[in-house]
Amino acid sequence: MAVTLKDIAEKVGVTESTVSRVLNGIPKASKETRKEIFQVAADLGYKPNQIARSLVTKKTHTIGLIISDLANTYFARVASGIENIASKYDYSLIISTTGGQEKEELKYINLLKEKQVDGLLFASGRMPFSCKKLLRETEIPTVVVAREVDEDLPSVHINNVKESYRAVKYLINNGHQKIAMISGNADDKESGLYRIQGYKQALNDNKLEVREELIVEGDFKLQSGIKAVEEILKRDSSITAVFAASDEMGVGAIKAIKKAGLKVPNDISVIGFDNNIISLASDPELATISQPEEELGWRSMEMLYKVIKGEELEEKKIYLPCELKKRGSVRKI
Amino acid sequence: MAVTLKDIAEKVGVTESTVSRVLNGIPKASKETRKEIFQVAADLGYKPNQIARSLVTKKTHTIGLIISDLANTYFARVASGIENIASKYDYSLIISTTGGQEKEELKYINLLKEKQVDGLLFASGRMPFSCKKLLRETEIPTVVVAREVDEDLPSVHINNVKESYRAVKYLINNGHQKIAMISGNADDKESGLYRIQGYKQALNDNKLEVREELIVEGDFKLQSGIKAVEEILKRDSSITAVFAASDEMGVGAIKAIKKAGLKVPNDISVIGFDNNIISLASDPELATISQPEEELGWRSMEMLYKVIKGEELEEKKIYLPCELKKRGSVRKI
DNA sequence: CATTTTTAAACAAACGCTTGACTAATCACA
DNA sequence: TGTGATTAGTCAAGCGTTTGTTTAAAAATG
Repeated sequence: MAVTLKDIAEKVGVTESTVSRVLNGIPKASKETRKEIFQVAADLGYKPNQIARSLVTKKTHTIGLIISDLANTYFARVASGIENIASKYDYSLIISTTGGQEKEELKYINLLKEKQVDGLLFASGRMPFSCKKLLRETEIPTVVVAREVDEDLPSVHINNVKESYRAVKYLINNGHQKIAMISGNADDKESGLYRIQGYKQALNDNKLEVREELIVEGDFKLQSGIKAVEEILKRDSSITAVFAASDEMGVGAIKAIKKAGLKVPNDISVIGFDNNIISLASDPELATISQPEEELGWRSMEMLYKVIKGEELEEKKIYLPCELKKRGSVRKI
Repeated sequence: MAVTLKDIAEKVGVTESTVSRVLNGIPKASKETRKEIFQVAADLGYKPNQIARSLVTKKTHTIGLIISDLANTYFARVASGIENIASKYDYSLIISTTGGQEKEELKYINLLKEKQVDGLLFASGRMPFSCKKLLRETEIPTVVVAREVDEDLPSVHINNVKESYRAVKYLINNGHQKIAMISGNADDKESGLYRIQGYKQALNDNKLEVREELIVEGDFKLQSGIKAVEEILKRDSSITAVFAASDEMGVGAIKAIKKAGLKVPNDISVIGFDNNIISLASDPELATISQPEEELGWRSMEMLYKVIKGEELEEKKIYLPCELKKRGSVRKI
């Protein structure tokens, strides 16, 4: 049996409340009893039962993270950033993965509520109406990570339209005019739709024609990048640049271009998105937009902490800047 | 205020115990009251307080994962595998990262004990004596992941000596005799020392000389692979193959070899370890030993589940097989 | 119809801790 | 020396559940 306050109390000859207060550093005891209590607690190897404590304090010092997929480096790094700050503030992290499925998201919001988490970080899926509604009902302090959300929920993310625009602008500045895009699924607003929007805007603003047939959809994975480029080259082999909505697809693009007997960047330039380590492994190294995943994580946790503590947020929606990484896969023409 | 059993009980006009039993599916109530209880519970949006429940049942349906680093793809994938199975069994996962630091490990074992987790998965560091001792004292069901451990703790891992041997043997079978190694730090027994051992054994068994100056230590990261190869080539530029203890270092090796004006695999063959996605991004693609990270994760969770349920384990130490991935970075000479 | 069995529910204690209210003894000070 | 503060505690309730025991009523049995 685990040792409890009662055990200590009996051994020292005081009541549980006294022991509790002493152990919590409330100065309502004589030097001697304090000393003895600490002594006995140590001897017995007392470890407070946080469950019991939580029941009365109504704080669990635990926050829930609802996230798409841990095996995905992007999310893993976000999670890592979150965990670091959570631990700094003495919060534990319960991680639940959803695969971006609405059903799972709802399930975990409920579960985490039942587990009485002090706060929730939401980094999954498209946040459908059902989730927002449930979140509102459950009244758990929540911060949304890496997702824009119309609600008044606080959030921290990057501006995908703008950053995507920047990547394409960089290609244009290097003299490229026929630029294809490997997109993600547009159902995913953030990394799908918004990046397409940025691409289109950049072309428009520079009087370049947007040709829908040069936008091929992938699934963010390497293989789909290969497939996409094969398709693009079939449609128009005179393109001089490709913008991929993820580094994996960008690397796939490079591989496919080479396989087609063309050279990167001599014949076709490629730029990716994320700054995944994979971008440095390819040959040539893939130019890309570097996302601050870990910062995304820790900023959201810092934010959540403030919300939990009832502090006022100076900004409710934080946009973190990305960085353009110029690398060998892009050349001036 | 959250709605409790009491609220439902009052509204229906029965006692809390009746409501509790009904909601838990214990058939001790009339059809009508049951129906009414369910109805009222739904109307009020009742969600059981798992903290209160845990206090009495002494089960939290939560398991703790102590892991080195979530930002590291290897561990992230292990964690992902764990989470999938945990969720299948309705267990939540509290994840704590340690950076492999003994102090952090001890801190989290204690913390998780206080949080009354039902079980512990340990995938961090070298598991020093202090940890083993604490684990024994706390008496939480524990499974060790990806670490060999002398104790009688159950564990699931790969056989690093054997798999490393296999990689080197593959090079030897391809006619290579002068094989350098980029190792990890030997303090890390599993992926450091053991892989060096496998390398040496393979050489010995094939009557090849082990030359210590051809073993250069890296830190598993890409950059260190580059550095290591530069050093190796300085020491002996007539080597024909390199075995890297990680894919990142392997890719770094390929980059450095190319930079030195040599060709992979024409001049030097390279093989890595892990089958990280990065191995497919490099040119040529990196041959490697594929580790079953996700399986490592889910097997350990399956194992822990059995321990928690008090079932007998048919094997206490599980070794998972790896797979040799033959790719363009190795050629026959 | 009396007695036993079954059913439907109430009662009460317990899980381990925190915390507000109360008490008795000691101390300080005018 | 009497009054008020302070100190060092105790007492008891409560957090939201579960669960063993008891009770009252209904149903079944002989």
